[in-house]
Amino acid sequence: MEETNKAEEKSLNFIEEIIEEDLKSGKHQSVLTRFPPEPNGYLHIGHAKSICLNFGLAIKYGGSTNLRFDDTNPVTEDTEYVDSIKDDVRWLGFNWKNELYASDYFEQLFGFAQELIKKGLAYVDDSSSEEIAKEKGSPTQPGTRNRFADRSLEENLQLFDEMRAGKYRDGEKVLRAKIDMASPNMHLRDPLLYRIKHAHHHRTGDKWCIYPMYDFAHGQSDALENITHSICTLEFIPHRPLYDWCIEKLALFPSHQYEFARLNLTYTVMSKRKLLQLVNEKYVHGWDDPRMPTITGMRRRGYTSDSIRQFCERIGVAKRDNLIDVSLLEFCVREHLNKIAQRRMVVFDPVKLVLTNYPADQVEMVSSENNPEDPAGGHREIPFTRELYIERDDFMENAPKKYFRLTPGAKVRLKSAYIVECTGAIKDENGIITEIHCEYLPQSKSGADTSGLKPQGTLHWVSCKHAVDSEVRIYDRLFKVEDVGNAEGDFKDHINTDSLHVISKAYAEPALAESTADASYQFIRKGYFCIDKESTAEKMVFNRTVTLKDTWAKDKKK
RNA sequence: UGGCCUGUAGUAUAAUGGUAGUACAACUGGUUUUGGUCCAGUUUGUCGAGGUUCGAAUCCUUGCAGGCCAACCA
Repeated sequence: MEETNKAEEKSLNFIEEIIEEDLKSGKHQSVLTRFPPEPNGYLHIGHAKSICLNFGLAIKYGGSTNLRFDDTNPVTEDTEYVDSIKDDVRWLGFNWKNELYASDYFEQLFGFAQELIKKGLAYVDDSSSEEIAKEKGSPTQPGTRNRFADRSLEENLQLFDEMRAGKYRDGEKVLRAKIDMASPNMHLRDPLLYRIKHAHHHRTGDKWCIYPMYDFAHGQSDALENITHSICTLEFIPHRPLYDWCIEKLALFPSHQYEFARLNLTYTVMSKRKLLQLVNEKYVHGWDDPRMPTITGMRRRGYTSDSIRQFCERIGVAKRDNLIDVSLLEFCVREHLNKIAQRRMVVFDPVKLVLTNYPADQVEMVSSENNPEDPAGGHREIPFTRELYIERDDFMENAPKKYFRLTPGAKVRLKSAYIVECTGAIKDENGIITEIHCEYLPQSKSGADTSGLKPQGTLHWVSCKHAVDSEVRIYDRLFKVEDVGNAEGDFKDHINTDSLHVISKAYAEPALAESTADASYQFIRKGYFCIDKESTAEKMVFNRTVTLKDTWAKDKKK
């Protein structure tokens, strides 16, 4: 009865407050947002925050969201990125209303520029970029306007036409807005509107050799689409006066820009430039390397879109710089995977366990639940035999006080099978343990246990005869320092060179042979895993998504 | 040394002049056939200084700290 109240208790972020006011005041009847990536790289978890914000707002207020590619710089952009971006947004679970491109508006943008020229608000400048930079002044020093600013409207119009017609080389001329060379806001000191680039564009081909700058494309694109709330990151705050200036001078739909703080995550980088460097310089094996904070990398690593959306929900939206602890992300993925992951047993670092009182040729099928969190998840059968593999570190000859795994004289439960008691271990000439000997307690079988014993430890195991060889890839953080962005020196100095461990021969229980590409697994006591795209029928390959929370490991460190 | 933005537990984020709350992290304990999950609990906070007010995280003054801005990038 009270459920509606409960749902409404969650407080609004500052953008939701603005939207609710706008809706209430009648400024807008509905909400139209946009997600405006530049197709020059792959999307990362920081973009996911923006995607969840833009699409989430539209969903919450019954509006919609356009996907608009900000493709005004043909030199760095490519359809490869367009495709990956669309794929990532869809995978995250969002549907856009229209798929649009800033390049769709090139003709209109050109017209807008002519309009400004006619109003005496723009001029063609022949200066070099060095001269322009010099005349711009500095934040504390006003700039000076050069002699080209006084050209006649006719001359400006003609030169601008000639720029478009290809009469000039790259860099020979630019179109500039005429605003205020003394403004304390550097972006208002006659900003560049158009530059010449004789470059092939991934959509418009060779039709254009002049391209609008971000500031002359973004706001107008928003306005042409009737975007009500144009949401971007903090570094665009100083651009807002220019955004508003263009809309005002051209008398367009009054889209408004709002800025929020971008996501920063511990132990990783979030800049496309740096990520591109990691890829190009082979620190990782591509954009979808599971160590990358890219959407595609996280997806390959086994993160679910649910968990990423949940993460974006929990980090909140505000205007202060932030550095989110990656453990929150890990918490979100564990939370989801715990509910959906099928439990399996896999031994990574095997040592043989022999049950000396168990018949040599006997194969007994034991039943184990697929997911204790999901009663409907069913059970599977696992072969149990005299010779098993267990983890080497689940046995210690001289165990400390609180160690409750195997040690001579101790009893442990073999998961879903029997309680066993350790009777000794065999070593080779180097003192390495080659075999652990135990006796099993026949009356202690799982589900039919009449032993009355309650050993503290439970171990995972795999029958030697039935073990399936597989490869397991263990990932660690990509960087050694929490705040990579603010760490001293080059960011590459802080790369963790030990972020990938390949276990080429792990032993998996037979049920894993039927793994499917999109399934999530929990290898009991090991962590959450998924099938890698390089996995084959002959050699299965698993990625570790995230470890289980391990309070024992933490205790040991102390 | 110009302009703009931001300061609430370790990290984020609420409280919109009226009991500083929530999540993650950390730490205790309980349950457990995963040292997982689950449950119960503990620790930790309003950048500083003045002022307004019965009452300030919130308003005012001032100081301090951090971030952003001078690409023919977005």
